[in-house]
Amino acid sequence: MSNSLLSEQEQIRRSSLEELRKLGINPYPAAEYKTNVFAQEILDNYTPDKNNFQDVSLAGRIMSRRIMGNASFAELMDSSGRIQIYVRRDDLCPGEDKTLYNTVFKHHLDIGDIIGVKGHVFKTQMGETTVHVSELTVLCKSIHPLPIVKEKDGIIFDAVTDPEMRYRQRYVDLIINPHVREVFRKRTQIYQSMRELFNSRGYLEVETPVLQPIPGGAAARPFITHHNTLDIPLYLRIANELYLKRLIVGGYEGVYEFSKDFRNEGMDRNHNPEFTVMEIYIAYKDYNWMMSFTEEIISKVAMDLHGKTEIVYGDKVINFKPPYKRISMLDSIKENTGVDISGKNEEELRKVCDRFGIEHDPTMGKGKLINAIFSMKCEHTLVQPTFIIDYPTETSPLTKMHRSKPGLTERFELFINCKEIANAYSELNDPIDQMERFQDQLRLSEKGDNEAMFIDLDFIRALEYGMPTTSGMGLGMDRLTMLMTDQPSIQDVLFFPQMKPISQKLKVESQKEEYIKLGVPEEWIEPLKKLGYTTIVKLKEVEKAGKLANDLNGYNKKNKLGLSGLSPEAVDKWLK
RNA sequence: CGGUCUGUAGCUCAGCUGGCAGAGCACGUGACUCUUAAUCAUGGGGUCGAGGGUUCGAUUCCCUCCAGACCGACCA
Repeated sequence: MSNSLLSEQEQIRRSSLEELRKLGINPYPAAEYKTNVFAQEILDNYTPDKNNFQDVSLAGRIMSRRIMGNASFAELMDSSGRIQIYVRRDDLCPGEDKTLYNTVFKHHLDIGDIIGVKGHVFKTQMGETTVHVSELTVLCKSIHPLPIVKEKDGIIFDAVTDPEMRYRQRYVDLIINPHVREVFRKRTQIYQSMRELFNSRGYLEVETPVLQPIPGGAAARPFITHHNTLDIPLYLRIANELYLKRLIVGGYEGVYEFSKDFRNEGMDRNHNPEFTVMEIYIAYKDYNWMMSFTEEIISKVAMDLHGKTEIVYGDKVINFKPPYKRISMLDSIKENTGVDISGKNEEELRKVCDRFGIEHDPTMGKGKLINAIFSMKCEHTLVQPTFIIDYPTETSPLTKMHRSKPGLTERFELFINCKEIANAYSELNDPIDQMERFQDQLRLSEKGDNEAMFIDLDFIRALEYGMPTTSGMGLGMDRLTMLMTDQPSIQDVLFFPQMKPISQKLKVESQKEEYIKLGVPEEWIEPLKKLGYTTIVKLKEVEKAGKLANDLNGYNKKNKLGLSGLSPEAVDKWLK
């Protein structure tokens, strides 16, 4: 294959690769490389007085090089951080043969290559902790040049911030932006912190189906797929609620799952088609208990991550120290609008919407109308953690009726930074009531609400056997991670956020011989390819030989190739 | 889906009223055995997002498309 489509730097790296092989160095060796230390360990613990770290072995990626003739400095980055290494010709090559330094290190290694080094640690005259290298092993040759990011006194130069590169080539983002690696480390730490708490209480981490015949447990549009053997449609789960409750029926005291859910809806900085929710269900509890438990979870996560409950998010300071404000949805609306909507019917609610300029349509029932008023008038005020409690029945079909407030349910949502972070209920365990709620949903669906829930008869049967009083809670892990790591977009807390696929251009090229067969003089093949005619098929598509001849002659002139001019007739012959 | 902005070398970005395509880093060659955004000398590298139009001539002006960012609408 010709290299004409590769950039100059890529071609140089590929030729370095070949040169390494010619020198008997495998650029992609199979053997384990034994290391005994990480960069950060050395930086944290090396003290010249103790004379420690005198026989170290570490491996990582070359991130910069400063060659000064027969001695060089470079920066090696491993999973823990970066450390400077010092490579001196006569230490690396004590004998007559200086190839490893003069040829391999200086000429055939590049920024981005992965190497292993052995040596001892010392401090340079400038005071920088450095590994003095006595042995160097090539572990992986990088043939794609890395973006160059430099840093001096904490100031970053030429940082790559282009989201296109950062999200589509996350591996590059992770290499050159250490703070991005840190965000994802924290993401995992949040999960660990929550697992620790749940496991210490004896709750069981479980896995439930991702492929579901009935997409239940939430109101959302699902992704649909097809199972060939059963010849039935299957849905990617929009929630795992109904399965976890079946497990409570089965006799577990508490179950939880970190669940990848899928919703076929819009994408923006708070929404990705696949996202993670932690759902937890605990028997014999109610939503009041769950509010306290949620406070405990969130404040523990903050403490484990930051050592304090107060964190900075963008230009806001958010305090996760319990207790959080608890206010009913209707009171919150009253507080923000001055209007008491309790007891109002559908028609009256529409008038309230009109009065505040809130859009509504005929498919919206009472619940959705109240929801619309709430999100337009209240959500933006909920910066500090706040429990909004007691939601209308229509939009909460899986929630127990309120023990004392008619028309409402025992449900809360936790809002932080004006966004919903968690959603929880005293779970509806009355099978007959549940069946009626599902039928109400069916009616909504017939009215045109394409988010109304499906009926799951097996779930009803499970409830008929009896589910104890239970409280359940779902917590958006992506949004929680955004908050805890101060990231503005969901794409910044997902390794591989959903992106529009890029149409891949197949880099197939025709061989020289094929061009020669058509009568193309050898010296004109390269110019042809440069002009985009990389295959015979593309060349054959040309209709005007004259234009092609012109283009080629122009290319010849522009690049001062010194080739003799082509006539349209000669070019025409190639095309036939 | 609507509005505003962006796309130029491997990377970060200049490029005026249309007239030979620019810088820094990176890369090649040479010098340099404690440098650190190493330095010095020197050289190469471009389908100016894609396609069409206007023009003697388009990176520049116009149209269409593609991709992205921000702000709205919908949703967790």
